[in-house]
Amino acid sequence: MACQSVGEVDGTPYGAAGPMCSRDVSAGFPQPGHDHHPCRLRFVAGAEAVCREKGARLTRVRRQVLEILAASHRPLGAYDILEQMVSTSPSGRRPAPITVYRVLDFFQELGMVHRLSSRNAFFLCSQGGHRQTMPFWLCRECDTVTEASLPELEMAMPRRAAELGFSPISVQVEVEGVCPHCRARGRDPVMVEGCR
Amino acid sequence: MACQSVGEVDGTPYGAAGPMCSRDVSAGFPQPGHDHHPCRLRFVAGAEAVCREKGARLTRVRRQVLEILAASHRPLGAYDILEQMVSTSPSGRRPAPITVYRVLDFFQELGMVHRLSSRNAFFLCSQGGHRQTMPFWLCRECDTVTEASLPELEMAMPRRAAELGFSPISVQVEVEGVCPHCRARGRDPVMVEGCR
DNA sequence: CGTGAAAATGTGACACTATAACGTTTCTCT
DNA sequence: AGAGAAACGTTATAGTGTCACATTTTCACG
Repeated sequence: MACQSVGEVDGTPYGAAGPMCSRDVSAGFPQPGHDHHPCRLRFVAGAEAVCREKGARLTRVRRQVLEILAASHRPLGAYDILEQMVSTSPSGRRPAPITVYRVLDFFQELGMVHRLSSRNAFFLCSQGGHRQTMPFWLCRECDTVTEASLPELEMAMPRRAAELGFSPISVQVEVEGVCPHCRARGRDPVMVEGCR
Repeated sequence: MACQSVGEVDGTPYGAAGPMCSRDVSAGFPQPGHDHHPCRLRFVAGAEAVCREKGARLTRVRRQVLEILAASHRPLGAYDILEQMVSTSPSGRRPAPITVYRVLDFFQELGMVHRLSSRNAFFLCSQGGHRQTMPFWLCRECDTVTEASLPELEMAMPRRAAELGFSPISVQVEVEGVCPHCRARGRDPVMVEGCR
């Protein structure tokens, strides 16, 4: 499965799943004002592909959560998602928190959703579902989160683990800082419409 | 300040702060049945040194939390600490949660306590107070947590960040797996007395 | 079809984690 | 000693996550 870095701007992680955001992307960080529609389509199409491939059921609730996550480049808390389920749903019904967590667990097990543990927040994998070591780059200003590989880490980790006699099962790397767009804006902490 | 890897068994992170656990340590992972007393002394002495050096006040409550953390190689939740404060304290008084969190914040700002965000748990820095990138290695079986550097990561991170146009402010690396001692025990999930 | 097992979701309660706001005590410095 | 700052106490509450069990939906198989 294609799991290359988002940093590879012209890569096609999901195959030809739809128009890419190439023009709007700077090394994986979405432009604040970019047209999010293509990203969204790509996210959803990719998720559908993963489900199909793995024989997992993309139910109504799951699709709803998927759409909500796909509509954002920011990690969302479980209760944020819940609120959006209320306002999005035609019936306006409020699911119980456990429902959201169950859906998130489901997607996490498929590698389609990642949890940002420093923030108790979740975001959609932009690469089509993977579980390997892939650092998360989180902008402190606009809260955008991006995945971008760190090849040296992948090389060094097994060696260092062997040195320590440690058997790694999972690795989580969270880098917090300021993304290129916010840097360009002089690190102004003011939120920009659409930079979400 | 000395901030070398725990993996350097013969290093003296806290200067000559007390007897080391060298004989009991395997590449930084404390032996399940090891005599914890020296570790404890070293932890506390080191923390005292940091406070002295930075002019921070080591009050009664803070010392109490420090002692509790120093008595363990496992990360503790804030409420675990709270419970131990109740049972440890002569008066048996129960502080409010906020008290524990305040103390933890205090120590974290000095780099003396780290937070394991994947577990909402805290542990004492074994190196004398630092704030830089230092992976946490967490054993899934015995819950022991250890810090051990990953030099390649420190080298590669700035370069990769520059590539991405990202300005990193903090990096958190959490490696979960099985420590050498638990591996030797055949990954037996049974807790061993003293391996805490 | 239909039916039975498994998967998914609903429901209500509750445990765990963390912080806000404000009052009181303790410490430090002059 | 007294003023100001830091630390801590007190009460309340916000935010995050799970348990246990009931009900509904889905799917494979006869």
